[in-house]
Amino acid sequence: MSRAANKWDDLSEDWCPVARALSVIGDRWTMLIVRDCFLGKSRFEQFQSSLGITRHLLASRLKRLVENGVLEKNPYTLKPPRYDYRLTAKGRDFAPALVGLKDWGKAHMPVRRAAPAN
Amino acid sequence: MSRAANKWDDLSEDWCPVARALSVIGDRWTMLIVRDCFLGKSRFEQFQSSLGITRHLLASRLKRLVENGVLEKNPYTLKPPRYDYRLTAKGRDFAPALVGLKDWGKAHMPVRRAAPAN
DNA sequence: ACGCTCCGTTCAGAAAAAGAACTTAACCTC
DNA sequence: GAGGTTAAGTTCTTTTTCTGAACGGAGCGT
Repeated sequence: MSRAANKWDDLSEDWCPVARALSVIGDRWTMLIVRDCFLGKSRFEQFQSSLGITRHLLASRLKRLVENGVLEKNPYTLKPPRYDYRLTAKGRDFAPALVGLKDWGKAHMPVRRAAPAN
Repeated sequence: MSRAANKWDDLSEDWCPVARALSVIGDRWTMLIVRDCFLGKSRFEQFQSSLGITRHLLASRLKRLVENGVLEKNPYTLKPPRYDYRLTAKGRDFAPALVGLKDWGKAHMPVRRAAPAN
């Protein structure tokens, strides 16, 4: 209202904490990456094959999550320099939000299974 | 994994309830529309001026929320046919997830106010 | 030496979003 | 009863983002 006509990028300064949260984790794949982290995944290939996201987009999402302090990138081998991505304290604090989402999905988004085609 | 290489659209049938939830409310503006509903907004123009979203996108998001049973569209005048959008029970059940997001935003996404330029 | 795995990057083309004007339909004021 | 206003969209063109698929490089196993 003060300055309406936000675009997405201005959300990080919005008065509303929900909007600020979404400015970091509110785009298409990001929450699912974070979910995968909670499920124990930590490497590029794991996220990629689990989500089917394009490698390009995955790289940029991971970068953003690291920049925003949700994940941290650690070397797990040095010889071929390889990194894994792990939740920071900030990232782990996201658990309640994810649980809220999970509960809602469970209650209201049943898996409509395709009719068995036999 | 069973059939990796989802795109976004296959998410509604994912085994994971978080993914199924996100298939409905997981894109850029949708959660903010729902938040606005919780804040008492209900009309097209109210959402539009609050979010600065384009009218085209708002119309299609509202349509999807109605189709998915999160909002319902009711006429509030008939003479010029005008509708408002209100949360259904399913939509109201989304509150805990939104609270989770709010708490996280509040704790971890401070408003970095631009330095006063004097 | 040769292929394999992991973690990306690059590039062309497709899809989605932004921005702004236009539509419809009734009301409000003169 | 002409002209303006409000509400809820639609239509259009341009810009941005995402996809798909291939390429790179750095070590590792054999």
